[in-house]
Amino acid sequence: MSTKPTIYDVAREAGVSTTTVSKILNNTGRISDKTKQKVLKIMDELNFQPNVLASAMKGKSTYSIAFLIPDIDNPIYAKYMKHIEIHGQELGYNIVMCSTENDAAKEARHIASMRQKRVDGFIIASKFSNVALLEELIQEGFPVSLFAHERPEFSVDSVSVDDYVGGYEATKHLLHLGHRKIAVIGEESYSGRARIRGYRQAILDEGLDVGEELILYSDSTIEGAKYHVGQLLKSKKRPTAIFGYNDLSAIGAIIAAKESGLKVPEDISVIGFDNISLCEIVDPPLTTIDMPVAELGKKVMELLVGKIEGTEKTKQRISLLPKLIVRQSTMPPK
Amino acid sequence: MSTKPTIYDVAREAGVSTTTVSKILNNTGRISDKTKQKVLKIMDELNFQPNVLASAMKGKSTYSIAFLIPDIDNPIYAKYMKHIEIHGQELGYNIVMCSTENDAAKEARHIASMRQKRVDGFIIASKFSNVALLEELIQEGFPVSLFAHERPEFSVDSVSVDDYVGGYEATKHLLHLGHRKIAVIGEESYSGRARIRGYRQAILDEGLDVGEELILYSDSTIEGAKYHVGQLLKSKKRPTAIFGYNDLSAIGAIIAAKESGLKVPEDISVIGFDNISLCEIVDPPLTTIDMPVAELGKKVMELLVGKIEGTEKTKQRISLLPKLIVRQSTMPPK
DNA sequence: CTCTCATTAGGAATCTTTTGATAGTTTTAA
DNA sequence: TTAAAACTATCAAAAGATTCCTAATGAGAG
Repeated sequence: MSTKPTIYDVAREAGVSTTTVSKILNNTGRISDKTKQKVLKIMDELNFQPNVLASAMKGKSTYSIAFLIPDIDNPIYAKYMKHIEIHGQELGYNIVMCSTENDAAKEARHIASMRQKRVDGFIIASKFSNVALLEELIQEGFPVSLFAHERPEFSVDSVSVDDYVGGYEATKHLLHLGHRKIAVIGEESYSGRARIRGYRQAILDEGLDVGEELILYSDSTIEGAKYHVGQLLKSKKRPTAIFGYNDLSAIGAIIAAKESGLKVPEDISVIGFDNISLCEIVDPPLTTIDMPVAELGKKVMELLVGKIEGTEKTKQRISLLPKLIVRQSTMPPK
Repeated sequence: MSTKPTIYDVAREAGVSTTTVSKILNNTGRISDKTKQKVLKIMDELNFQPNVLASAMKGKSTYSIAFLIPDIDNPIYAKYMKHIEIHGQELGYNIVMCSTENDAAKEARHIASMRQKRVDGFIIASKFSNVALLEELIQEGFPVSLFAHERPEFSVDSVSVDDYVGGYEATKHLLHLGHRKIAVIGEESYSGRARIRGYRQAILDEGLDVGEELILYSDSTIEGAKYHVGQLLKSKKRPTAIFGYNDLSAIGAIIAAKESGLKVPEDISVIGFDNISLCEIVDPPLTTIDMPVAELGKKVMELLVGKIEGTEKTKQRISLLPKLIVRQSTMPPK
């Protein structure tokens, strides 16, 4: 027969009831070893696969998790996606990709449609504008975990890199090389602000003053950074080093420097954040702060699946420490 | 009440049967306008959302499509993903990401698990090693479309760029600049071979001979191309131009050339294929063949959804023509 | 030899929606 | 005025699993 076998077929072939088959499937109740082996054998013979839809309707898992991401075009988001998917797979969960394009309406549509499809939980990467929606989700006890950002004002799980420490380490690296005028490109987001706080603190800890005019705000694109750094380099207050709050902005800074006739790192040092694979390709290879995406992905899946399966009860804010990767875009100032 | 309202709640509130509500939901059967308005109003009041699982159990759509992709780390695959997702969203379908890592066992696991979850169809990008599985899927009438590759031996939908023409155009560009010794880096895959066929034909059409020693095979990575091109450049038969079958291998070629002390494009021209965003960032910016990913994504979703919804009956092989994008990595030979 | 208790298996309801068959009502035609 | 046709709306079964509750079986106790 061409149609998929059901629990009924298994029951009939094995000469037992569907109840028994179901119990064996779920490892619940008391079933004698003899019956169990018999049924298991039939299942194998028929190549029986339980219908996830039917079992989900009775309140069981769909083994699907929604992953909301602002824009997969940014290589760091693709990297998130990759590791989330790999670890989801390991734990038996599929990942439904939801690209929000930084659009609150799309966020809402995705959340609604994913709830309709009864996903088991949500992972929300990097940003989320629709706070009320997030609150509602948490309120209703939905398994949710933020990824690569935090919301200190909510009691919500999150897994991210310690952005403050990352910003601190990046700046310290430049300071230790001897730089004194260090510009930073930041973004108006939780992690952007945290990285800048780290930057400030590193400078203060060195007994220096923070030059507010050296703090630039941009979006997370190469173009944005290129523009803002280009403007800065035209002015008198030229820094000897630039800290891009992500690799893309650091690369934008390199391009802007080159266009201004400056050599990197001889005339100006540049450091990034994320450690995307691009870092090794650009000229010069970019010194950066490594975001341990594989570990973050593992942690977030473990945490969320723990919540889904009920083995993990307490809310957690997990923060992994980033690591400095020195390449050739930084050197002592001349 | 905290639980989601069901069709029963709507029926009770509206004083009709669930059958009526269902028919209104699906726009089937004959329902008087009065009842319809009344029920619609109640649905709105209760904020009723039908349970997709239950409706899927009765044989309706799950509005989910599985997208199988070898490795999202390659920027071109992330780009595929992005556009597939966007167009899926427009048509009301969610995309489940399945990363196969070029592993036949993972392919099989994904297919099995996605079938269990009753996805409406499959989009398989770039490669698929498990031919028997693909055949089975097609055999059973499952909506399947290949993306960015073809399987001429099967009757299966596919949407891809015309790789042959792309290879031809890339090579023609180099020939018209005056290059006579053009190396190519290919891959053992349908599109890899097609691009090389285009390369051969362009050379033959120019009345020249193809130098078999200039045809290199590599995987689709920067490192692979770097290694093979490095070897080639050490030998006597140094080409004046290289055609990388994708941008990553072209970039590998640029790196290898630089390491061999050659300047790009002065000493050696390089052209790629795909037009990933990296092309604008590398030094020099890479001349390449643009793969119209947005259009491809649109086409494949339209085609597959047509199959799912039954409005599209005939199998199709859609091929879009690629376009040459000239940047600074190519120039006439010295 | 009978009663109780543990153990194993099954009956039937349930989850939410869809659908083929059917009943009741109204309209049209004769 | 009545039979046939056309609408509307409902009943009940079905999709494939899960689960509460009950029944049957056998072992051990008195």
